[in-house]
Amino acid sequence: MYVSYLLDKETSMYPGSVRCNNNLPVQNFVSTPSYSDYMGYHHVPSMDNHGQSLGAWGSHYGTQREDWNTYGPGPSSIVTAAQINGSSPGQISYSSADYNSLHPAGSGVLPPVDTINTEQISPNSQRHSSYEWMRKTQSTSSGKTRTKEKYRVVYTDHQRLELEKEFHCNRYITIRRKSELAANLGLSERQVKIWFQNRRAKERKMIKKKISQFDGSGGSVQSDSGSVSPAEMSNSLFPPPHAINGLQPIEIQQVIVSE
DNA sequence: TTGTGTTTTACGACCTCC
DNA sequence: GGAGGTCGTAAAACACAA
Repeated sequence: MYVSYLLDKETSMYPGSVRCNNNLPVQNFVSTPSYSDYMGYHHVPSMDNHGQSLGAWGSHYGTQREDWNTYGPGPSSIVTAAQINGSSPGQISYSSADYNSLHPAGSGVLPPVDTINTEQISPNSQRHSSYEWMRKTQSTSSGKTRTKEKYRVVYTDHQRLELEKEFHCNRYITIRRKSELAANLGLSERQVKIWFQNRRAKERKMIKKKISQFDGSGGSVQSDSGSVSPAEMSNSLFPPPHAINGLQPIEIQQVIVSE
């Protein structure tokens, strides 16, 4: 698990389902040529904003939230081509433990953004192969989803971090946010959608696991956030989709909070 | 180095809602 | 009918023990 350090401490990091009131700081992320390379995979030309700074990313969600610091360097990081190529010095490798030590829950302590570029938030070796897949996928620009050579791509740490942050805010992404996120991360909207689907599935799986542990042990599963049972956690995290029909995620979260 | 288990992308099938 | 949800699954990418 790579980005899931965000979720390893999930219950403490994600207390309940309180929606962030725009926790997405102004995005100055500048996409790299590498992104456009692998955009050949599922590329949506109209969303190709590479080289552009979408300064108002997420602005419609309101003001920034300070505690984003807890979740990492944030989107203010600018990824340069050199960084993508792994040539920047002083790489910091983030394992779950590393991350936790850097970001004790609630500490709000954040390493200077300058010291951690978005590509560096990454546990080791995968980063190397990330660059490999970026190269490889250059040749698979047919738009086919399952090529013989490359069945799937590996998202960069920055992409995953941003997706995780958004997921933290909303388990369900709005069309608008999906579009923004896709443009900012150099992904297609379909990829963002599927990522969220998979992410929810992952969360359900984790919750199931906790519940089974809960049942098996006969005791309470001590979540990081306290004494919330897995069932409660599950309910709060995943309201039945059709029971909340018509509500945008922000509304869903408000409903949950108000309960 | 290799075998094995886990995680991550991506898809298809099927469902519900508008 | 289209969009987006879950569920199940394939296969690449990865971690790690032997």
